[in-house]
Amino acid sequence: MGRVDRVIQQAERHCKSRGSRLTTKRKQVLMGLVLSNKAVSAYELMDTCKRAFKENLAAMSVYRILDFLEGEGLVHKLKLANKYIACAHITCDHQHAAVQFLICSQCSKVEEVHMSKTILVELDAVVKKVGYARLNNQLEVSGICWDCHAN
Amino acid sequence: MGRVDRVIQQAERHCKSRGSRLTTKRKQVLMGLVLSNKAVSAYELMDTCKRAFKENLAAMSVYRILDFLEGEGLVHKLKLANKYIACAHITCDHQHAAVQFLICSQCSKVEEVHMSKTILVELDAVVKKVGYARLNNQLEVSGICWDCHAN
DNA sequence: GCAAAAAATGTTACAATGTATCATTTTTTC
DNA sequence: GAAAAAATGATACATTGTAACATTTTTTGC
Repeated sequence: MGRVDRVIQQAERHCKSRGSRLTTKRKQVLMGLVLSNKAVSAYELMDTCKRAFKENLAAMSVYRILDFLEGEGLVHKLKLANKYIACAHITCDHQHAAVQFLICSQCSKVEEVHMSKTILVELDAVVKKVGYARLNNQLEVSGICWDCHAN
Repeated sequence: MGRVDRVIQQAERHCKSRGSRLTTKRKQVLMGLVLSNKAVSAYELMDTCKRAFKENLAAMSVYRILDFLEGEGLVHKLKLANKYIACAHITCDHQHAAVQFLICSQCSKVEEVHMSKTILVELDAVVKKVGYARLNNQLEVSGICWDCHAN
């Protein structure tokens, strides 16, 4: 079974266990994201679905479906790039309460990394000191990947 | 001398010493930002300049001027929020090679903080480990400020 | 001082991202 | 199988940002 199929299968299990529905179109959007293998915009995703599944989704629908998938924890929205990416940990049951992303500002390739507790604890201490609270435990770091850096 | 005037005076010195020109309109845009006292969008800034200085700047001009001011280090672009903010350290001569922002995702209030070297060194180590390099040394952290949190 | 060059700004048109609103279809529930 | 709920369609529009070319203003070299 290929990578994409495994993701979809696991996503289906995930939704079932949460009492939500992974409809055909939601499945297609998720597959489109997995196939892309990098962060893509909602409109790029629209095109992918059109090409790959002959599915003409309106922008509105794509955004709604992305919201749903994000709510399920299957997709992450990268606000630094205004793009979306499939969660890298759908197939490993392992729940992650915190996510950190490195985003290549040139090619939109994304690494979903795990930072040490130390960093995050220190970070949250700074945040708290100035009277803020970090939301949704998502940290986005902009950078440039090795491939783009070489060119 | 008020806060705004001191910022403008220092910005003028800064540009002079770098051989660049802080024209009237650039000054107005910077003043608009300082007056706002939070992150604002380019279009909000357009309106501010219209109200405060009867200056009808086109969006294009505002973006160009913001680019200029960012190049001078007088303004920061917050990509997490698609907004702009005046550098908090214009009046203190102190150059800062690295900046970190806490952005309230609700009210766009921004704190420009200084994180410990430890955090940043560890962060860059993680970044390097997965083959990325951090750009422009700007870290943006999304959160919620105390005022918004209380409501 | 003045023409040529450079810098700044104006103008128009448009691209990209995202949402509000109401209509319709599909699915579930009782 | 009808009523309720969930999902999707469709239209129109708001927001953020840029490309391309024209005009104005400022500087530079003589």
